[in-house]
Amino acid sequence: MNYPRSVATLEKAELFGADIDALLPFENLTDAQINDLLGLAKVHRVAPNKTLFDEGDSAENFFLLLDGFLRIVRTTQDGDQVVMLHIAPGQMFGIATAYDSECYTMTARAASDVVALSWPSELWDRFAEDNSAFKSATRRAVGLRMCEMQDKVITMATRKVEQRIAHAILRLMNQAGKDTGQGVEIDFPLTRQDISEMTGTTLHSVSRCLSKWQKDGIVRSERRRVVVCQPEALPA
Amino acid sequence: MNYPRSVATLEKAELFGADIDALLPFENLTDAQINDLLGLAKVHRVAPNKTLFDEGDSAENFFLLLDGFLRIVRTTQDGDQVVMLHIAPGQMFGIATAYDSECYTMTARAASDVVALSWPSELWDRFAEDNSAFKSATRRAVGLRMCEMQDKVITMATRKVEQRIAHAILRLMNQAGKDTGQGVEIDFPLTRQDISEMTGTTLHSVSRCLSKWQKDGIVRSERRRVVVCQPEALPA
DNA sequence: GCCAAAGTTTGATCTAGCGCAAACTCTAGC
DNA sequence: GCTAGAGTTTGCGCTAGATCAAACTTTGGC
Repeated sequence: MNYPRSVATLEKAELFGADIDALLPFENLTDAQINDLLGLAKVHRVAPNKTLFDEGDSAENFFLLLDGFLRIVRTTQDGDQVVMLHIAPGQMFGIATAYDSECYTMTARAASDVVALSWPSELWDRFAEDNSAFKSATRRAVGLRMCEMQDKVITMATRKVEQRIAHAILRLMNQAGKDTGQGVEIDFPLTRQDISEMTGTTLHSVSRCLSKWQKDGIVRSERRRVVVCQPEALPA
Repeated sequence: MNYPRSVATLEKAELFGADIDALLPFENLTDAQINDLLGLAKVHRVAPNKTLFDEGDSAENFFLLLDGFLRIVRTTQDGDQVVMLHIAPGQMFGIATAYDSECYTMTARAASDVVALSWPSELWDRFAEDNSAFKSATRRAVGLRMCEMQDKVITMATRKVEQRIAHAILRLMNQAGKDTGQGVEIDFPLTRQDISEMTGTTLHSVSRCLSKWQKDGIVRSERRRVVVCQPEALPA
């Protein structure tokens, strides 16, 4: 796994150079300010399928994803996993503070090798006061999250399985798509089971859909890999 | 329809006496402060099935529901209505500002006769700065809203129709239940169609469920009315 | 008091997609 | 190189629940 060098070594000035200034929460800050923030941050590296925090854990930190992808998941009483959303690099997560909540309401599990920063929740309000870009960025993050949820509810309420699967794949393609010459690949390992947990169906139905679409040349998929060739042909 | 007298006439001091001090956003304020806030507010009265705002409207105000119940609704491209949540007295709504959004993302439609207050969105940040109770109350409102959405997604993803309907009715019972000697009545008109739009099913399935439950003495329901007699017996 | 509109009930199909089962394929670890 | 485990594919039967259709009931307006 190749991290951007600057992140892997956490050289702060470089880290800034790499990506951070593009990240909404840290717009409009001077290099010195950025370095201050980074000085307060803790770096996390997480291997695939390991969790950063579990639902119910006391929300001691909030996070910014630098590299890799996360699945945000909830588990029902009887053990069903439901994938609520995915987090892409540059997005904040674990932002229970924004909800005035003591605990995380969902589990954050690495979908690939992950690098993230975290800050103690106490700093949330300070960041917001010192930097209005942070404030509006976090608001927007909350709003985006909410929209994503709404969208999920609508899709689940009104679409049938095939469309829900198409929908989920399109969303992943947009969030985590990497262009290969012959289509857009979803840039982390993704099983049929994973997709079924995103769409409230069974891995069998997902498999059948993907097979059909493959036959029609709409996607190509192998073990833990999905490439979308003709997004517009998906029945979304 | 009987409004609390104080609200109907908007006598501010009384309005305070009635309910307002119990409402999270206005905790810990002096009477004078409350009167200031009320002076800035606009009063809305809305008849059943009329909308306060539509999805896509520019979010010029945020609202506090004083009396009655609201349905928050989204409509899909092909005209399906999906009821996302209900608002009970004392709750804020139309809080696009909390999401840094220019527009309302959903439609607010009165489920019964409604009385609400509104303030211009520009005042949001001022309220938050002046009154930390307002700040945390709005955060909690956002969090609650988010949890409700999550819950809805999970229910839709993992439960079958009968359970989803039971779930929806229990939630309404808790939010809008009025105890009659012989069960808890949902305190606004509610059709089978409404329930089906909350649960992503058809009015037919809802009707069949209610009929069955009625036969078992779990609910009593008539035209636009639902009374829950044995909540614990619902298959939730 | 009558009629139209709105809401509800119930029956009779029909099918999407779940559950189950079995075979198959890839991958990693030893 | 072999094996175990993880992931995938496919077939078959079954049922929850959608869809279609029709009758029925309540309500409000004139």
